[in-house]
Amino acid sequence: MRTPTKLRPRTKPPGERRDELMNAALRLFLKQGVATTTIEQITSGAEVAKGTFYLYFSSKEDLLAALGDRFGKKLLEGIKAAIDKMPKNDWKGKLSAWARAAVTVYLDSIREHDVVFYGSRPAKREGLVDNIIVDHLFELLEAGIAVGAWTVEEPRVTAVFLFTGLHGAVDASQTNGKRINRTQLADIVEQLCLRSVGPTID
Amino acid sequence: MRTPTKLRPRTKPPGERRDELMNAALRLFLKQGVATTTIEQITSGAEVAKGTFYLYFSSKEDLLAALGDRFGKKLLEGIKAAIDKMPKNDWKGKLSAWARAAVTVYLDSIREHDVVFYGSRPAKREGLVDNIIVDHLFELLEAGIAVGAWTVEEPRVTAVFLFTGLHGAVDASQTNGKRINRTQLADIVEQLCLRSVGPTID
Amino acid sequence: MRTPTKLRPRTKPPGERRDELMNAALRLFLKQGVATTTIEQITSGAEVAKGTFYLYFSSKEDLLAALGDRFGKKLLEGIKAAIDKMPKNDWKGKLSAWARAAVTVYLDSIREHDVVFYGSRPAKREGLVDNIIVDHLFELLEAGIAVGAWTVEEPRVTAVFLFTGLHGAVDASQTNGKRINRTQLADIVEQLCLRSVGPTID
Amino acid sequence: MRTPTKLRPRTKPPGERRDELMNAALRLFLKQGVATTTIEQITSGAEVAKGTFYLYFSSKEDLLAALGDRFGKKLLEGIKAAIDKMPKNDWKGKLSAWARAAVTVYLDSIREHDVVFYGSRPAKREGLVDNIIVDHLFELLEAGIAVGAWTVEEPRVTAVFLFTGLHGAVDASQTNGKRINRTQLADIVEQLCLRSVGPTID
DNA sequence: AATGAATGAGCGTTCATTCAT
DNA sequence: CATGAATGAACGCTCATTCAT
Repeated sequence: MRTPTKLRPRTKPPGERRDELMNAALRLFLKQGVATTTIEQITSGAEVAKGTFYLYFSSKEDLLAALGDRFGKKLLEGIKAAIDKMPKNDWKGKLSAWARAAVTVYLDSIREHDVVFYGSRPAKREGLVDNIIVDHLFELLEAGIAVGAWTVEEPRVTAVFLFTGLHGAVDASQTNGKRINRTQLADIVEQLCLRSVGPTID
Repeated sequence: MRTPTKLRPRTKPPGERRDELMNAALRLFLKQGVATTTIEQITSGAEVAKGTFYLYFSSKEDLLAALGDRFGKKLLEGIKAAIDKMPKNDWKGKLSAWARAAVTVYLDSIREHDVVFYGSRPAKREGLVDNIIVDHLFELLEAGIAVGAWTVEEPRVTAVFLFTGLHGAVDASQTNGKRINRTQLADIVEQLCLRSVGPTID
Repeated sequence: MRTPTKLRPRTKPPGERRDELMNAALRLFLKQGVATTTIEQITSGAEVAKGTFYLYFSSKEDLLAALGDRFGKKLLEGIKAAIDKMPKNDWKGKLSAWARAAVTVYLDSIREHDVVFYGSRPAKREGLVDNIIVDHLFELLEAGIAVGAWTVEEPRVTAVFLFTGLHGAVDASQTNGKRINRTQLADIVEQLCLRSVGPTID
Repeated sequence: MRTPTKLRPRTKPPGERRDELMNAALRLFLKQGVATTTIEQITSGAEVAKGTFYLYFSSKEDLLAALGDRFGKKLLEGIKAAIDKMPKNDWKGKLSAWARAAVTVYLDSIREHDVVFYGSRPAKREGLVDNIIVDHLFELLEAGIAVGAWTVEEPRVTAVFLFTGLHGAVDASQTNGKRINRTQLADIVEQLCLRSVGPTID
């Protein structure tokens, strides 16, 4: 009931096609965000027909999950490799290695992470809801530094770190087994914040 | 020729209408996520006609921004109030107060935060891409605890805290003025992680 | 997020719009069949936008049902009117009136009936599966006429009548309360066929 | 480089393949209707690849026609066999035999007939447009019975029979050579209806 | 003869946005 | 101010059909 127009070698190793679709999708997601990227743009990017997409993925959601899988595995490998280089008993070194590797690995892929994870359109983040809270903590940290209450070398980064750490901990407490109650959670977060600013002078 | 169907005082103080729309929207966003909530559902929820929405907001995005504003201000007030109760020179106390207040305040509004911030549909979060990274760090922390390398009371929460803190710091470094380079960032994050696990035994 | 192109008075009495859509749909269904008529063609025919369709009908199926309703009512009125003209006690006359009215009424709307009922594309019917059966019965009737076994003035029409009548009776027996068994059904149909050919000579 | 997945004798006598496809198709058509059955489902059902379908049929329509042919021939055989058992000169017996055989034969295959003929999805028929007309005729017949105007043993079946017979006759008059005009058609149908209710009392 | 990956036109449906009333 | 009928671009998805292997 339809008539063809193009003729061109078509069949490819299936894994390859799938990968090409994922790559094209990621490229577009990073550029325009997930929601605003259409299936048609993805297939155009991979130079296949629209219908071909559905040969490899059942929906955009499905593709996103596949992207997430691939991404997670890649990250973990990077971090593990760094830790494995440390001597078996150097625990401080291991934690340092974890931190440095994680920073490195995420610096290269934070946008990919966010797209895969939150589906966030790019050029968000600024003007965040959170900024006023972070700013406020930043001011607190700076004030403390000024009077020698603690030693924090990069109060801006620290403020962000503490805020997002806290946010993550609170978030996780809601989703997980919920064993942790408000007070316990506050205690731990409090301790982490205090430790993070180094030795304090009361 | 046409007969009116509703009879009811229609004009309302504009601020009130706006608020009703925002409340209705938030309610729906929390229940079903942002993307799947239509303007019509919002106006139905606020008991006004579809067109009325555009009298108060220029788009869904605009509404989301307003929601974010309102939310941020509410949060900040809560945190500030807690800090202001502390003696002027008790810096440790101030930081503690910040941490505890922030935890409290977010526990009550984390879903609202996420909806306004990420537009996330509810009941996501589990099965996250990040989980495998957090799990890995958790195992590292536990191993260190087992051999007495450090003192961490709640390794699960701590792992989440450190991971999300790190993630936030990396993220911010991309968006901001970018003054911070890879090494500096790694240095600070490393230090924050080490401090967070308390005194370490080398 | 979109930009308008046309401006033109838009609002109409709702019943009218609905009717216009139904008329446009019927026109197209008759011309091209139900399956091959798209919603877009229908809305074009009614000179409204595609989306408007869904303001009045929830789907093509829904429209078809509405068309069926309207059609059924119209038919029944026509037949009832004809019968009501007959004297109260003239039963033969009433049955005659029914037959003639039904023929008349259907002659004007058989295509509409079929479209609404079967969704049939036009230019079917010929080359029907049934034809060989009808042909066979026709030959039987003619043969009987030739030897004076019965009196059938229009054997072709009669063959069609008996065949479709039989077919309908069998069909209904499957759907209905199923009280009628094979033998009973065969008995009645047999009798109807015999009566239909007039007095027979054994 | 590619490895075969199935190993199984592939080539089959062409007629057999064709039949298997037809059987698989019919099975699916009866279960789900024609329109909702895809070529892929048919080929899966026949355990061949999608492309193989087009080796035996040029389209779905073509397959449907083949199905119709096969069906018609099977039916006709059944009816002919019944008639041939009657004595050569027993015309009434022949017509009786036709009626009974046709009923029998259709009872076993009405669904197949409809699928092949109308492509109808199963479990339609109820709630038909026609029902109100049939109901109306049924009431007329019952009323006549009550006053002794005629003798009809099964008014429900008779109503259906007369209605569908009439419908078929009208339908055929539109498709055929059209030699028959409105009045002639009405005359014949009228006569058939009157004959069908047996001797009437004026 | 048989395969099945690839095609792509086409469809039904949604919904943010407009504007005549 | 408020309404809600109307708009129409856009989207996800289907599936009959083709053709290189």
